[in-house]
Amino acid sequence: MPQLNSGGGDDLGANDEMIAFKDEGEQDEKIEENAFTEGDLADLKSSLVNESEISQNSHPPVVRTGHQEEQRVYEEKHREHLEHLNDVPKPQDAGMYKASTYSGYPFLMLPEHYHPNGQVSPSANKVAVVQQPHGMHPLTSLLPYSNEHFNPSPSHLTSDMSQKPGVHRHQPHDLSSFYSLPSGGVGQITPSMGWQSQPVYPLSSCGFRQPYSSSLASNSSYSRFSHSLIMGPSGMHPTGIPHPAIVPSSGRQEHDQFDIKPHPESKREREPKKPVIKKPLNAFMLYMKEMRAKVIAECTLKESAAINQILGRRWHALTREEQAKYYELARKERQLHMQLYPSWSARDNYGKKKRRKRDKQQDSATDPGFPKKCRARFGLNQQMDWCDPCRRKKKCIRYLQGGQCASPNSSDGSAVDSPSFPINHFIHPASPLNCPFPLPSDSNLHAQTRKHPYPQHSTLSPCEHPILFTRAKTTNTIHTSVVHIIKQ
DNA sequence: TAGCCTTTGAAGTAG
DNA sequence: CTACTTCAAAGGCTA
Repeated sequence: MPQLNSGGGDDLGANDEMIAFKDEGEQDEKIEENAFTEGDLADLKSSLVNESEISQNSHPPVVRTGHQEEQRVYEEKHREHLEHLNDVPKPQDAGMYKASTYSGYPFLMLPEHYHPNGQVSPSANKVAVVQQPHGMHPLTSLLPYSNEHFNPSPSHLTSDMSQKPGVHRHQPHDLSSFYSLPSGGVGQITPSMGWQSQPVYPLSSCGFRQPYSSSLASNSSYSRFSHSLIMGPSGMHPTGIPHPAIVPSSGRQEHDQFDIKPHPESKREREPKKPVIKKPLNAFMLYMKEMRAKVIAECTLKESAAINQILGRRWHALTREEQAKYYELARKERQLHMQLYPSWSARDNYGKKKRRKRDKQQDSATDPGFPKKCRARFGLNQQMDWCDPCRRKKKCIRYLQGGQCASPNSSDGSAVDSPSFPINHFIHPASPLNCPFPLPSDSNLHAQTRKHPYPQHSTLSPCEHPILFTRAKTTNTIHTSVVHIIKQ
């Protein structure tokens, strides 16, 4: 959780953080981190790791093929070109912003493993070692879409550039200007969901709050979204590179969306399937994209459910500034997505995923501490109004409880049209973060006092804090996650 | 082989 | 307006 232990470095009131993301019974996030790293991780790994997976840690050296070398040269050419066009800032010192060639992403949507012959390296989009072109933005490891959609061909780069209409709309004339991004801070970072390259992470612990490795800076920088107007049917970029937000109308995705059985080739040709436009990734998804490979490498885990739990804990362990990078990226992603697909709605994808008969809601009803209802009940998703001082969501429970907005821009009252922080990123002057006891899911956010619901803890002071907690259902021994909402 | 698991956040639906 | 659901990624697992 951000600023649980600010160390004085966070002027946003680290110690005043409203939310403490804790495991049950744990009193200190830092302690938890260490404990998790050394203890839980071992358990987790022992329970999940297949010995055969150990080989994953010893990535073979990357050997460039001739095609790869061509690709590298090609990308460098593009990069130089784009830097010239967009006046891309130079790489910064380290961390998230170390890379630079970030703008003009429609042309940067080139797979790291791109083969001029139209094939994609089997290692693409995997955790495998990838020799990264230098100077790339680290967040390109946030690969929202599989490069399996790629079928790039150099010929496409010049042949299809102008003919195909956009998926939805308008056709800008000046791509470079269209993609120019506001300068300064995170804003310099183009939403950079790259493609397949993943950083090579050292095999270490699974502890939290590890500083962004410099290795993160070695990713290529490609965006999820290419320019709207240069998108051809089925999300195909004029360069021949499919738009990352669009799932090609073939394979599993197609069947998921349309629930159809394979058609004869002739019919399929006559009636090309409508491409699926995926939702833009939120901040946490972007974070997962980037950090998944690291967790996998460190923990030798492959099971996404377990990895996501770890990532969720690390996410809460990030500082506000670290999270802000992802929120800003997500915001830009959404903005770009809206520009690319103005008529698209998340509703379009509703019902695409079929669920089993098992009624999850029934499960939640039988589990007093079930998370799902809690998440919604406490209004994490309720964005009804804007916070007066910071122009962020007024519905934020911390705001309602008298907390101070932790927005980086809130101090001067400057308006922010689009919040970089979600509504739950508010702080409170008082931060009793120690209560480890979750209330049942039916606890009322607005309750001023809650008696502790667990008799076995009766010897301890009852928690009087409205609480929001999520509980890991996984059979793996990852701690129950608890988010406290500190009342005023 | 399609869906589950698991996470957070955004956006949708229902009442 | 509130409460809740769905989807986004990922890959092993399971019915």
